[in-house]
Amino acid sequence: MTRVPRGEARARLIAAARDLVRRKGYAATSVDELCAAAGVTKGAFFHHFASKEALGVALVQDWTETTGAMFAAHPYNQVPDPLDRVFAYIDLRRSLLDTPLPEFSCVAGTTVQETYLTAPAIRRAAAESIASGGEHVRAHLAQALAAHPVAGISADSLARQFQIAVQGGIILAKAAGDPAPAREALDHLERYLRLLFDRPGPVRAPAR
Amino acid sequence: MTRVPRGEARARLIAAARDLVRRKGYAATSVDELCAAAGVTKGAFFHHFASKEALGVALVQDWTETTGAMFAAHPYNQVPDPLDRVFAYIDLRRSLLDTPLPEFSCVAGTTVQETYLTAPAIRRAAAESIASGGEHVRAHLAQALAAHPVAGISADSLARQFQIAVQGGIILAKAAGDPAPAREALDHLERYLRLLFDRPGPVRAPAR
DNA sequence: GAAAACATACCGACCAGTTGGTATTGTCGT
DNA sequence: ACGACAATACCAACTGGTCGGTATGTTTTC
Repeated sequence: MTRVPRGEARARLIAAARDLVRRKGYAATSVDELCAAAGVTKGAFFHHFASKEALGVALVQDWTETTGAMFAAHPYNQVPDPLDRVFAYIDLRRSLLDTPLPEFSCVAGTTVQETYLTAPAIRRAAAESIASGGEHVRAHLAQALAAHPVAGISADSLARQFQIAVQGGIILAKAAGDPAPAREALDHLERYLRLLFDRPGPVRAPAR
Repeated sequence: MTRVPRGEARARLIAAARDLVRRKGYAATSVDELCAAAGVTKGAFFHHFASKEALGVALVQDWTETTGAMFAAHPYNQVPDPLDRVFAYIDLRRSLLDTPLPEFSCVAGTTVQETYLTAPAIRRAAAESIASGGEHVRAHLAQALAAHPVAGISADSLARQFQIAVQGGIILAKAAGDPAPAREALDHLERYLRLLFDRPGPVRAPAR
């Protein structure tokens, strides 16, 4: 058994948790299992985290930061027109679906389903994660709406619809064992936006 | 301790499971807990179900039947125009959101997130449940599309988008601790359909 | 040498599942 | 109509193992 270099235990535990929680869920992932996957002992676990729930919170917060940094640094942000930027973001989300299913599974979405009543701290972290994820596209949407207002539509509300499509898509993809429904959800979302903003685009048939 | 009448143990266990799984998830709900909630002993549990996983499958199948019968029997099916029927269905789904959060939580959506890799039998049952839920509205959508075809849109694909909106809405509602995002998702879905079918309706602002 | 970062050994509670048994119900020959 | 018998429905106690968590080391870093 190779030893984990000193100072890496915490990061490795969170990485192991990200992987295991996406596959089996939060409750079904045990602390022992986490330690084994991270190559770390239980003493290290409870040195860094006061409880399993504390790890859950840290995991979701790390998820928020990691995905946030990833979206913020992505070249799609350079697209000049705000609405085109939104479409580029949808393309980016589509491309994420090319990875295996457990890898595009959302940590926040998965954990909040199990813990929204039993672990309020995790619920709060997940709520912030989902809100933060919507914030990226919300900024582009706000600019697009400023240039082309749509009656009764706010950037906030539309940004939430992005999260709805992504989260709902993941659930249907898991049920089907196939990313196709998730991709389809993004296709419909794009079509909805093109109708709202009166901006016809390249033909992309949502139906398979 | 009042005894459960003979012959009711199975039904009571499924009812207890529906309640507990919606609140805490599948993995976090123990067999002991289930038996206590149903007022039944462990012997009864394993008399009716070969394993905890077998109960999970039965729970999801029961969910499919119960919700299916509920939607099939509902008066919204009497609305003459197929597209109006679709909008009436959306209204029905909106009204379901008036119950407390754990009660409008979807059993199939919750369990599939936790078990799609660890319990294939439950995953299959959940996939069927979601497909069956879409089937109701798919029939109306097919008729609406027959009368008013939309290029690149199939009834199947659109029916799946209903499930996406519902499932995604539940996740955001759980994160927020508030049904508002789920309602909003249905508002956007309705607006999308009205744009697709060129059928403007009563103004309903999705933004809060 | 003190504090942080681990490791080891262990605890009581709880886990899914099994056991051997009993009460109730249906069935069938007479 | 009735007793023999079997199947079903259920129960209470228990099993080996796992759970989250703790107490107490040992090693490394500053």
